[in-house]
Amino acid sequence: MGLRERKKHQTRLALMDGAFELFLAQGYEATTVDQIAAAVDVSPRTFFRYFGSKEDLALDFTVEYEELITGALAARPEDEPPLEALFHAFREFIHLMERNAEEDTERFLKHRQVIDANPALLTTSFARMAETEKLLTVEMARRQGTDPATDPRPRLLVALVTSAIRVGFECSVDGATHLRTLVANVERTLTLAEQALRPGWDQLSLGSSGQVATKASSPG
Amino acid sequence: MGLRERKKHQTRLALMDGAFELFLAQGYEATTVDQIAAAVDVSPRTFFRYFGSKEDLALDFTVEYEELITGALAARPEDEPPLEALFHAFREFIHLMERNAEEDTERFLKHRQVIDANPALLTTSFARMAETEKLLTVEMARRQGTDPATDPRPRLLVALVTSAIRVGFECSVDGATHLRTLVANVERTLTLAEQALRPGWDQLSLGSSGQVATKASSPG
DNA sequence: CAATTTATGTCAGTCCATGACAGATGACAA
DNA sequence: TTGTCATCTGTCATGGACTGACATAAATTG
Repeated sequence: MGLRERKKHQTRLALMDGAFELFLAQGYEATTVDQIAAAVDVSPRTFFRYFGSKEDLALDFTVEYEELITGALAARPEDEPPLEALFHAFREFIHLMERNAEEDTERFLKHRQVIDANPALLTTSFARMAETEKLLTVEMARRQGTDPATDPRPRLLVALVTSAIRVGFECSVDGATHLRTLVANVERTLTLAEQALRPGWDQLSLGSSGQVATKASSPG
Repeated sequence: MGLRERKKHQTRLALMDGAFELFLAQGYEATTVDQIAAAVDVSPRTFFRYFGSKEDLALDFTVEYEELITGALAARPEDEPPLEALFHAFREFIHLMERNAEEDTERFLKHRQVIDANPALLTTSFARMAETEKLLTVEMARRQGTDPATDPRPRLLVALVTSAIRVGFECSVDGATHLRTLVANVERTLTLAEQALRPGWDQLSLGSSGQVATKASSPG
């Protein structure tokens, strides 16, 4: 890796660290991009060359998460029942996240504190999950042997399990700043969701097809 | 109702109509607040006295939806099983929405077209649903006789059903601009979710309590 | 009509974000 | 080492979303 790339990487990290330092001290909203740039001795314009927006910086970790979760699902054995594969994948994701966080506890804690102080960020991060859910839906549809464009069931399955994760994270705001608590809460809601779902529903053995009306198929 | 209030109401409607007209013609992003204000012959400053933001205007209907859905749940009979009440409430909500839309088809269609052209708005509207979900959770917890602060099950139940609705709406973007199709799609996913959930899970008869670790209860 | 309340317009200013251009700096070959 | 090239960076200018402060105009009330 050349000097240039090293410097870039360095600047990127400095921006994140500087930003979270300020977020922590004065809050997310109250911190301006100019302040962050100044703290790292970089022009405000450069900030936007590294991050598309202030929010992008704050939620940077989500793109890493997307890779972790889609990768985890893709790695599940082919012969595993789809729903089981999905739950396993999410569990593995949590533990991958846990290991990452342990390697870098300091950043993890700062991150959590900022989100704790501004839960809207968490909400937004899950809204951004939409893209990830699409990827997961495609893979689930493949495993279920159905077409995600006309059959909403894989999409629904992904949405149901994802919302369980979401609840787990939300439960961990306001007080539960610690990694273990977070992981425990997410695992908890995941298990509850597993119990709440009817086993074998992912097998698509139900009589009715999942066809959904669209403009093309039902102009009514 | 005095003249003053009538004028205010009138201005509000004019702003919405003017805005959606422009959104439809040039897109949501491409339309500036100044343009909207100019179209209604009002100062841009006044726009922000009626709507907190451009997004607030575009998603104004969501607050009405919140009232519809929470009201529908509150109106369900006390002796109905909680989960059943929740599903019924959502079905009623859909049909209330349907009736409202039929009364004012023109606005409804414009609205749909704008959201169709800008799915980010739809995503945001669901992100805003978070507040509604909280209200629903409180009511569900009451019906289940449990404490929403420590027991994640009511929260999870609400999240699961809500995500089914979300999928229904999402299926209706890109093509399904018609009211009937939308309603049919949402009903469809709602029914699928009903089938996917294990009956009686809402009765809380499971052995394990739903206790979630918090900083207080598990300083881990 | 007079006094009070409230909505609106104007103005100035902050913040987020982006395009254009020029200068600095690392990469790389001769 | 040196010169070329690609790329990163700072500076400047701009636009759009939003807000606070203050004056004005309009409606309400008596």
